[in-house]
Amino acid sequence: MIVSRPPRLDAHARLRALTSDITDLILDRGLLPGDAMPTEQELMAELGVGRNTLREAIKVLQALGVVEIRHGFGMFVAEENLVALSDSLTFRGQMSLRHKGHEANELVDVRQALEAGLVGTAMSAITEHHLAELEATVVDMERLAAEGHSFIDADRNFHRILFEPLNNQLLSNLLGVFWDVYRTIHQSIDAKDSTRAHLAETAHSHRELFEAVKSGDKPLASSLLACHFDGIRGQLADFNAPAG
Amino acid sequence: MIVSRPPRLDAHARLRALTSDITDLILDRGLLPGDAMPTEQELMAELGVGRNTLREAIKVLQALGVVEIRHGFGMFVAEENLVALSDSLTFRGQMSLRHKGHEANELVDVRQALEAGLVGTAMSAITEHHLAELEATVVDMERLAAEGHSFIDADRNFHRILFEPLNNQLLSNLLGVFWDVYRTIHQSIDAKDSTRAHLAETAHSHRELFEAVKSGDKPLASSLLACHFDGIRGQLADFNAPAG
DNA sequence: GAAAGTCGGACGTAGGACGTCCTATGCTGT
DNA sequence: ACAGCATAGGACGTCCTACGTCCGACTTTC
Repeated sequence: MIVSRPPRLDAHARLRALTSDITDLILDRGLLPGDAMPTEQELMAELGVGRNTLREAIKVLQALGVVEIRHGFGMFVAEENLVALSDSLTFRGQMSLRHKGHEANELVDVRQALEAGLVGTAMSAITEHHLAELEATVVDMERLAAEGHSFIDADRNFHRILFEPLNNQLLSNLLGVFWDVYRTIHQSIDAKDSTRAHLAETAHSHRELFEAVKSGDKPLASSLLACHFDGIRGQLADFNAPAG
Repeated sequence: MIVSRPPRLDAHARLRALTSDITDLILDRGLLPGDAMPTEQELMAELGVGRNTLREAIKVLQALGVVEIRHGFGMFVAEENLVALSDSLTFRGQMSLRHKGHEANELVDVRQALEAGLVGTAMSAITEHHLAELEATVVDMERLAAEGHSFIDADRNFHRILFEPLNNQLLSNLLGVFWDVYRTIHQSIDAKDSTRAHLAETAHSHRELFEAVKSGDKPLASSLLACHFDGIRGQLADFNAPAG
């Protein structure tokens, strides 16, 4: 099936049409994540383009998380991921930090809306197993805080486990991306929050939140989460206006 | 500034390092959206890679919405956009529709959490101007519904205007992306909701929501939004199990 | 039968050549 | 002097060839 594209398109539209042809090919053939894709040679013949053009399109799809390339072996349909969003947001966040930094605040606002808005639903579906895992991360935090160590991973795990009961891959991925982007942005400003007092405070706020979740107090959990993010916003404000 | 990369990296990591070098170059030079980037030749020399490799990296950045390429003129830092997320999610959505379609439900869940969770804050910042625009879109819907026409654009505008007062670019972009992806997915299933009765019902629910927003009743607005999305979920369920 | 070596296929990188497109410059005509 | 057009140059777009690198599978060997 040689497709013939009208040559009267600007380059951007042509590349987009090519990537679209490839994704259509995946969909039409019913390929599932993990399945092998045609080789470069086959795609060149089917799509009627040169190797460079084809490779540029494929690299785009790789960046978008659509295909996975294994050097020396072949190309495959990728598992679901939000690599594209993460890379894009990370760049935008870093860029805005060098100028104003309001985009970091936007990120926190969206996280707050998602987490505070969904924690109630998540609590309705939470299991004893999740609660045990949550408490384990809290204990980790408290121990690390007492030793004066930061606990990035434990913090992330806490929020990940909290929303796992919803069984919503998109939401989990989104929150994970936001977390990573926020951490990247945060790391590039300063680690001034690594004081032992601040660590203890953060650990304690997570302990409070855990207790609220355990007791099933949805409004309290939601408001505690909101406070948590208000605190994060405060740190950002300190960075943007350290003199004031 | 010739960077020397250790050759002991797999191809994927190498491409990633290259795109990272380019974004770092943008950040280090303080380039702003709209600013011109170095030419391919200059980047080849600075980064020490061949033209093909460089172009593949740049195409990735173009797909990620980092750079904008103007054929025959040059490359520029792109304005903020979430093209990457939109393309990625659209593909995933289409793919899941051909098999189970649960990802469309996840999309609706996230939209519901964001919109229902943030409508209260948005109402606190809403202005008379926004209210007038909102009512205009509602009137549009009612007119189009009476004529038996669908009103995709009016529907989208309503939700866009509703959250404009928050002045959160990331949120607006996310909601816009979700809307586009949902519309794409929805179009590929059927247009069975274009009956005049269903159109009138949709228009009416937007009218109710508008009245709640106008009167400042935040809990009512939030619950109306939640109901709105429950209805959408119902349509998806009908598609996935039309026999039951 | 298992381990090592070999082979072929597939992706990765480089460079050149030519086409296409856009901008800017300078010319022309009024 | 200004408007419009024609041209030249630069920059990206596409294709081709060649070679490097990596991986899996097959063959050989013990």
